[in-house]
Amino acid sequence: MTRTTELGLAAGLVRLANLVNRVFADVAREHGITPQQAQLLCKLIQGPVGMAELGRKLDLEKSSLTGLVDRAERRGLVRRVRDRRDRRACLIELTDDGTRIAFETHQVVCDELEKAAVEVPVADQERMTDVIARIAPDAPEQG
Amino acid sequence: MTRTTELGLAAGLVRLANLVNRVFADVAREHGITPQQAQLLCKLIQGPVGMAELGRKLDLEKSSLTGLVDRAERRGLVRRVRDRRDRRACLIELTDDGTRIAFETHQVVCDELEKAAVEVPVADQERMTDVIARIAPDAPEQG
DNA sequence: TATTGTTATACTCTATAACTATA
DNA sequence: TATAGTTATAGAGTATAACAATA
Repeated sequence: MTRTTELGLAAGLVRLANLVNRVFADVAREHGITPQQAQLLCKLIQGPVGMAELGRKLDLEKSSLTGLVDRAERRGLVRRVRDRRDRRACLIELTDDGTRIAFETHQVVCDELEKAAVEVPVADQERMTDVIARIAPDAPEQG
Repeated sequence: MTRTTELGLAAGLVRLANLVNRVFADVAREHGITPQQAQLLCKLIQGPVGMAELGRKLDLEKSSLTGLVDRAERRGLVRRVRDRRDRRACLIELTDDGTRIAFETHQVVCDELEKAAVEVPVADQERMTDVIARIAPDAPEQG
């Protein structure tokens, strides 16, 4: 009996979030970037994204994102390219260096999290994944 | 079929963490404090804690914690008290204001998270909580 | 010597408000 | 008018290194 009944669902979710945050911070640090930069890179893996949509994905004010992208650009992780269909807008895309770090970060984060769950039966893992899909809505993509 | 099979466990955990982070940020903002201050207050609900242990609980360098506590103290949320058994150490404890905000924050965060899971059958919630208890180790208490 | 905590310093992150340019 | 993004500013968060005091 490992007194699991004393942990509520909400408390468990908070604990889980702390674990994920810690893993993200550790992995980012190993790559010499900040957790926020790691989050940014991961959002760009599927292709260039405009500032507005990126702000929604990362839940950041546009000016906060400007700074985050500025610093990431200065480090050679991303670059701004013009959006041909809207001359106000720009698209943020990964550089080669950014792409490499993005994939490695994503991979290691997933590895670490799955390692943490290695003792959980696969059936339970799948059930949990299904439940998560219902609890946590997909990140806002198109606003 | 809501294409749940395309979501891996790790990706789900990250998504879940984002949800929790967002809830924490929203609730903190409603109380006029930062997410980090909210986290700090929640760690003090069970009683005064020394800086070293608090640093382990929050996964922060001691100097970072000094600043966090400084600002929380300036806002009247916590106070430093001397540790009678160790003259190097101090204990951080909640003020009345801090206690009120800590409980409200904790309550609202739990409410919001449980609301997000309201459509999940209770049996699945309990199963998930058990799985979480195995995945996410308890926060380091005694270091 | 090790531990507890602070200070000094340098960045990074974030929001609000005001702004420019384009739609 | 509305939207995309930047700039200016201020405050908060964080780490590293060096330090003081106590164990």
